[in-house]
Amino acid sequence: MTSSLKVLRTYAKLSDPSLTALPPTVYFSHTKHTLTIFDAYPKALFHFLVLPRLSADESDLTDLRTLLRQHASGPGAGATLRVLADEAARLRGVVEEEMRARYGFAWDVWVGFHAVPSMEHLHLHVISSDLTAPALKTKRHYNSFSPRAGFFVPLAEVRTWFDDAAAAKVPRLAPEEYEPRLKYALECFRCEQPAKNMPALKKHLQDEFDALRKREGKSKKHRREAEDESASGTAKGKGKKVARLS
DNA sequence: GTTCTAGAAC
DNA sequence: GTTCTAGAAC
Repeated sequence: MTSSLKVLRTYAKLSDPSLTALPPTVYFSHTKHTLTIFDAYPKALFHFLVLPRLSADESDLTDLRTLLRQHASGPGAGATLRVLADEAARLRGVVEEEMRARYGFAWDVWVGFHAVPSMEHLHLHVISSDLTAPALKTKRHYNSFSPRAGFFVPLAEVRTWFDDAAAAKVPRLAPEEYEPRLKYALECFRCEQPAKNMPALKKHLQDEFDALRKREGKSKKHRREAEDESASGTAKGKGKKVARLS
């Protein structure tokens, strides 16, 4: 049996990653160099993983540290990071479109890596900033995505490490430095309010998102109606389903 | 990564 | 008595 911790690598090695090879609960899309899947345990309303595909002649790509090592010895890693960034940017646009179609407004979408991932094979998280999904259950889950904890490394930051003459800035990504961040005290990433436990934090996050939705949904709806008055006849896109309902 | 569950916290 | 966390097992 394939270990669940290594399943991403088996996906990355598929010569034809599509609905013929992967179930619809896993597969979202692919390009020549990337594969995008639904996170099996989404921690937000929208949560995808973008993987670099591995061709037979390519070397291993376990995680971000592997990529940084490759970067130190040649140009290949920069190309990998670029195709991931391109695909993530495209996916973010698709997600935002779906947010508007379903919720009437678009909220932040975070794109980045876990400093110390649990699953083997490099994977870029593309996750909406609500953090309100049922699979977000533990302090570790929360801190691994909270922008305040510093365990989640934004793609934009990684790309600065790949700039010329940035070698001195590249971190070691040592587990002993990052894993303690997963144990940080619970506090809301928006307002810093402390939470006494996970159920309390989850309730707060849901309240925060509901309030945002009420504010943004209303103002965007009014703006859209105003636009419709001046430019009528715009087709209403139905929007491809991009996240499973649970 | 998740599941299970013992014992801490309430 | 019930809720919640966190470490072992997978």
